[in-house]
Amino acid sequence: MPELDKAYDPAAVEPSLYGDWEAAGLFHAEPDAPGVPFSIVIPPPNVTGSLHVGHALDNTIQDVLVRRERMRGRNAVWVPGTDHAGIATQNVVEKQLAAEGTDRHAIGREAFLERVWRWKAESGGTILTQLRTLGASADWEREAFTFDEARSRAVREVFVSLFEQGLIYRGNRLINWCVRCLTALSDIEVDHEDVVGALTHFVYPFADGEGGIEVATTRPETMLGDTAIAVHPEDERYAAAVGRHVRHPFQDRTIPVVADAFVDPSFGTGAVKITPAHDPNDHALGLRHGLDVVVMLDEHGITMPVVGERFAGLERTAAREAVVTALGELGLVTRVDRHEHAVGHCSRCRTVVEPRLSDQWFVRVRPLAERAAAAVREGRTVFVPESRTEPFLDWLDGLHDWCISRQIWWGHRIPAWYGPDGEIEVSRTDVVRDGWTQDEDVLDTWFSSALWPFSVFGWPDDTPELAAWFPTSVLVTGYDINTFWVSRMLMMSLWFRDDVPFRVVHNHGLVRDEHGKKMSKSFGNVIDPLDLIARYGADATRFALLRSAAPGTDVPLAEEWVEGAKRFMNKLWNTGRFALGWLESGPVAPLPPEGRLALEDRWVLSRLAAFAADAEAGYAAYDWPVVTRALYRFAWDELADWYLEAVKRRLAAGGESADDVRRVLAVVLDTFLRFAHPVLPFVSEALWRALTGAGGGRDSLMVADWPDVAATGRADAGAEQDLAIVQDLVREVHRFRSQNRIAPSARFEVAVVAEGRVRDVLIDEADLVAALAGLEGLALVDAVSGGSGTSTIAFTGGVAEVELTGLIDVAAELDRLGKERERVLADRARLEAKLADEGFASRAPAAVVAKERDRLAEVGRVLGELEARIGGLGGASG
RNA sequence: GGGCGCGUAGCUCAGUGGGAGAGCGCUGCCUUCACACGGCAGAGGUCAGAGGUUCGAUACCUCUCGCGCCCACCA
Repeated sequence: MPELDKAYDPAAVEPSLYGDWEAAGLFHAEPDAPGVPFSIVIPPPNVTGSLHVGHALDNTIQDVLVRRERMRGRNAVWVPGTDHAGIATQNVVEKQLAAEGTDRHAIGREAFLERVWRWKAESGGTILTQLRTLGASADWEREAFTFDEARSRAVREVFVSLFEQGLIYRGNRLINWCVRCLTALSDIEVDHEDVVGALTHFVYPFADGEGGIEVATTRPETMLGDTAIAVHPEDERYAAAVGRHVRHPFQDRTIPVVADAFVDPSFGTGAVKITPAHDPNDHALGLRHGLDVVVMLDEHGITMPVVGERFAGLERTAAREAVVTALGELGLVTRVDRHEHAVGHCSRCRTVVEPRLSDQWFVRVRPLAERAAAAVREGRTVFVPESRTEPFLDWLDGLHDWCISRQIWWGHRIPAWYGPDGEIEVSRTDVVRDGWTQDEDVLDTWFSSALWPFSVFGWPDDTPELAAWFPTSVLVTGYDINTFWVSRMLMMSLWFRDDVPFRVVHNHGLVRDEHGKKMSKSFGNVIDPLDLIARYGADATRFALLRSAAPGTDVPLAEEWVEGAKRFMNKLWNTGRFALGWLESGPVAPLPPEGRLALEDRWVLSRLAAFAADAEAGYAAYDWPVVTRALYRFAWDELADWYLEAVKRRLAAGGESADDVRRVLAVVLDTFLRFAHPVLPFVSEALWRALTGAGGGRDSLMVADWPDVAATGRADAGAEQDLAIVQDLVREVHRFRSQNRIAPSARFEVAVVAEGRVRDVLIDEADLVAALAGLEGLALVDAVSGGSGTSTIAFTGGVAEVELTGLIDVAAELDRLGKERERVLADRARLEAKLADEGFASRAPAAVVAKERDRLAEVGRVLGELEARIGGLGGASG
């Protein structure tokens, strides 16, 4: 029999089990292995990253899913990998260069890339090592990287193919530009944040004659690039102005007043200054009206010479101040209002994004998005929880073209070459011709991530992996990247594989602190999962995360909760220790015949059946709180608190009854551990090996069979009802003890008055009740004596009388009985009122009415006993 | 400006058209031969508020208040 430590020590158990599984090759899958294929691809974390609680949750869920399916006999694979994370990674290395007093332009593109690759080889991907400590059963032999050779091939194939189909194009458009990262950003890489700014009103004087037009703007500096004033066509205030010109106060030019329905007459002054080069709306309006485009900010957001000597060379905010001051000096500023509005920020570096006109590459997403939306509407991919579906479809419907070029170096370089005479060639292979140069830009990181569900399986080659494991079974991810990533995978998979990338998208929430606050370094509420694993173990960390991960909600987490989960691990451990103190370690024998079993045996098997159904339902619904609650309740409340306590005396007595207990206990534990394994791989494996004598390696719980839920345990309503009688009496005796300050070690006799089933059960189970309640003995009698040295305990279905030779505090007992009487009286009043209600009696279902009548009768009987008791002790009964 | 979710014990959350629950925290007792990372018991709630449906609402409907999130090119 293996000796188990007194307390569960995760550090002593977890790493060695993980090593054993991995050495036995249990994580690895082959596409031609038996079993229905099941596959998950990891949302590839950034190579720059370290494991945070969000990853821990996301990967715990994936591990739970893949472990369960593996046990269910499916050919399950979980493909791990990392993302090259273009801008994020480039920023890391650029910071290093800055610290060395140099920059990427100084060392050049080639040397810079070498440097990033070197960094990646040395310190990238530590997150995958960290995932192992969490217990992740990923197929490490299949590790992929979004920028490795195989994935690069897929990227180029897709790019060229989309280009050939006219779905990728190059255009001069107004895009989101980060003046710090010096690159274009897609719409969703821009975060809108409310900021308090100013709405500045100023006047453009008419070029001919008196007066002018007052405009309102949040960005006065852009007036240096204004090429029109726009008003609503039906705005009478300005009807006469349309067609006239205003004079630019700082530049030697005039500006037309145009009419456009885009203008909202009710906002500001109803007249809008138009800067086609620096505002998306203005740009669109400019195209409609054929306006001049004056680019006045450079890539750094600095004003260019075109604005005139006075304002050139200023950073955006400085230019704003200078312009407002200058307008003020001319007496043109009429008002400055406080104004709260949303401003776009770079999601990578928080810099305010600048709309910028430039040559970029775009994906024409409409045709792809339509297929994605159709697939979701047809249910070919479903969201769990379902509530994420609608917002996702809405978002797809409003999708603009996707800007995919980035002006950085770390990433898939765009496979376009420019000839000396302005020719463009997009090619699957490098174009090497005199005078030709490749596009300097690289692709948005999400372009390669979009191909991940099939690129990891070797696409564009026809591989056995693709045939077996694509489409993947489930994608597990936070809802926050449905737009970035889920949508793009759907589009690309449907376009290039004519199938969805995954059958299910399981969206979990974001991990927050115990009060629902976002974790942030500045707030000091960040929880480090590696720290949790080190101190409480991987199983406890997994359990705590899953316990909070209700479908559709964010996931609150506090360290104390992980500590609580650790205590549960310890409880399980000690349940195992207890069992192993009595069991032979070896193969689990079948259950004894039902007719021979004791009440508590039948009861625990019935509870086991209910537990299995609950756990299975939770697993099937991706409802992790349901799963964890089922595990916790069964193991602690039912198995440990009641069954183990109930069978101790039988085990000690030995014989056939003890043998029955051993067999029931072995089956219960074996079954429970199987259900627990996906969530708690380490504790369950350690205990299971100890219990069954399994040798590890290929003989591990990790690859044991998932139980047949329908055949698990034995549902037995009678046993449940009968044991409830025992439990009720035991609890009441405990309560009586506690309230009367009677030591748990004090033994006394109890005489019980009861009828019918309650009486029969208590006769049969007198020893069990006595053992659990710490009684000297229990006898069934016809009536209580009501003697002065006695007290009574009311329980559901009867009354117990206790002979207490002076151990009881009469005042305390009267107090207890008085409180109980009040409770019962209130109950009776409520029931009487209800039954007296004609509406209830006539309209409620007969069964409900009968139930309430029975309850009233029972309450009346209990009240009678109580009052007799109170009178017997000399207390007032009324 | 749209859309969604939530408001149940001090905290985090389950829950159901018919007797208010769990974990943690708190209080008391217990070093009982698996576990003090434990056992037993207890205190604590107008189920946000107001209407409505119903014999009966914490639950279903409407509104109000409060909180959170997502989306959005109104200067």
